[in-house]
Amino acid sequence: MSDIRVRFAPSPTGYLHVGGLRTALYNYLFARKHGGKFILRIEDTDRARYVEGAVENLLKSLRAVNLTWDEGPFLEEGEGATKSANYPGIFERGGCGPYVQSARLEIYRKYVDMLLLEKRAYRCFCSSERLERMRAEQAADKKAPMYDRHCLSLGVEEIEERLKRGEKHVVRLKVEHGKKIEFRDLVRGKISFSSDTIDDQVLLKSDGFPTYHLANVVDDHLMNISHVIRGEEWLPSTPKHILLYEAFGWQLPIFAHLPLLLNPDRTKLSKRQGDVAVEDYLAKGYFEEALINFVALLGWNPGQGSTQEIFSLEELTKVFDVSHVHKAGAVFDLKKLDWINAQYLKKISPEDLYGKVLPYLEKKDFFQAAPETCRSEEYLKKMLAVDRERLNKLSDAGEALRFLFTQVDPSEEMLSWKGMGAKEIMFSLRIAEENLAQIPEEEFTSEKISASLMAAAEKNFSSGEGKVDRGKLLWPLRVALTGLEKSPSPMEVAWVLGKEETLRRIDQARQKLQA
RNA sequence: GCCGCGUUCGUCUAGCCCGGUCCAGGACAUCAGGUUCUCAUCCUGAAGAUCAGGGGUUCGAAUCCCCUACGCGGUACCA
Repeated sequence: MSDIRVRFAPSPTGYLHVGGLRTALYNYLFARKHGGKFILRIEDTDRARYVEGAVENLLKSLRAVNLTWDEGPFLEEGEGATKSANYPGIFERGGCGPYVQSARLEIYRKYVDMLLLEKRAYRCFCSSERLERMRAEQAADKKAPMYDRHCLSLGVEEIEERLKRGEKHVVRLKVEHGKKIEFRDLVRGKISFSSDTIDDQVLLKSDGFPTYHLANVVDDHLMNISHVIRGEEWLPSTPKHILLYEAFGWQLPIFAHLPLLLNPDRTKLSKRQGDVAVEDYLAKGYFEEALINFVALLGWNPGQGSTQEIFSLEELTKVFDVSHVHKAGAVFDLKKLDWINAQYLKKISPEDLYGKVLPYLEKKDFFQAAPETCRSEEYLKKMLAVDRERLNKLSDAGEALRFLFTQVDPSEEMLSWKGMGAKEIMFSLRIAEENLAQIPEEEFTSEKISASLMAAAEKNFSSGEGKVDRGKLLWPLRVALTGLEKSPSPMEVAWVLGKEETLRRIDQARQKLQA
């Protein structure tokens, strides 16, 4: 194998799909692992499906997840860049451009002419109505829909005549029947098709644009692509592509068809059943590393008994091997993504976490309405120290800890631990208050608070035989501070709130009980 | 319909190429117990797959061969 060159070739129909992300990732890993090049190409040959801004969006998403490419369209100018022909604000770099198919129309035309000249392809003037009728008849006869080669027998004069009149037409590949097409797929092994089942594929559409099949083969050849790593939905088209390579007399690339990403009902992953856009996941506060990590494990595993679940991009690059890619589709299970994301959440530094979480917090009502002191960096970092192990994703930040930003007003019933009456609760809160009040403000840490409360519990709530009912002290205190039945420990909460606010909340609860 | 690909715990998977060490291992999820009250985290444990079904080959099959079923993908002047 000479130079390894792979490519990710999305269509600009909106956003980067998570399935596309995985295809891009595997291509990227393959290239990096083998010291090859990763090329990005935009397949915008379907003008009807083009979405404004989609190219830019695609590049942004790829960049957001740190999959860097060596050649193709880029968002910034950089060295040796040229302006992309059809997309303002997009630049291209690399020796095999343009990397946008809509800018390569003359190239495809040239190669189609070659095929026409060698009679490996022919012009077809059939109307879509006729084709439809033909297919309906074939369906009625329970035959596979196939072009009947009506235009293959057209005479040279007639073709000239109709061309002169400017009649709309397409160019079709003349598929030689009776052949067996075999190839080795890196994921699936030996695969074979009979050429009898392959239709005379349209190569050039009547609007002058190439179809995927033509553009793909021509570009992969011209861009010296060594390995075509793409989704399984392309498997049935591969023999058509091979026929094209043969018609041109070009060397075949090596193919690897990746299994599909699935909905929980095992159909092809679709928008209907949840988010499929990479940008949506990032917007929800999943780390790009976590998304990559998750998606890498869908359909691939390092094997060899490895039980590692968390991989950085660098680690993936080291251990990735296409031969370990699975053959069957994989269900996209959000639960596991949540778990992986939580692992990353645990590892991130408090500084970074604060920086990442702030934009999400600032959008929340309870945060906006909170007093100035509750929005200080110091306060929020304390809050996050407590919150981080409760989070699955960044957008969850603060949700379970709203009481840190708002006032609380717990009822007597809530304050009661195991049937404690108002008097007992009052007593418990007074003990807590007295003990906490003795801790100097600058020593008001979880550890100090904890030590103080433990000692107080032992002194006041021992119930014979050295047993201590800590709940009698901790439960009322915690509820007084949080207003919740489920929350972090009172020690942590008190630390975040600070001495002053902690004592205030205890006092407030006591006053309410008194009334 | 036709063509192709696939099928190991609910989910992601290891093992399969090079049959025995697999009465099938790990992770997520679930459930139970433990840790300074509740929650979360963490730790421990449990449950969970007759390896889609059937037939072969073999002393022996998740692993090799054949058939069937089911699922998915493709069957466009979409990619």
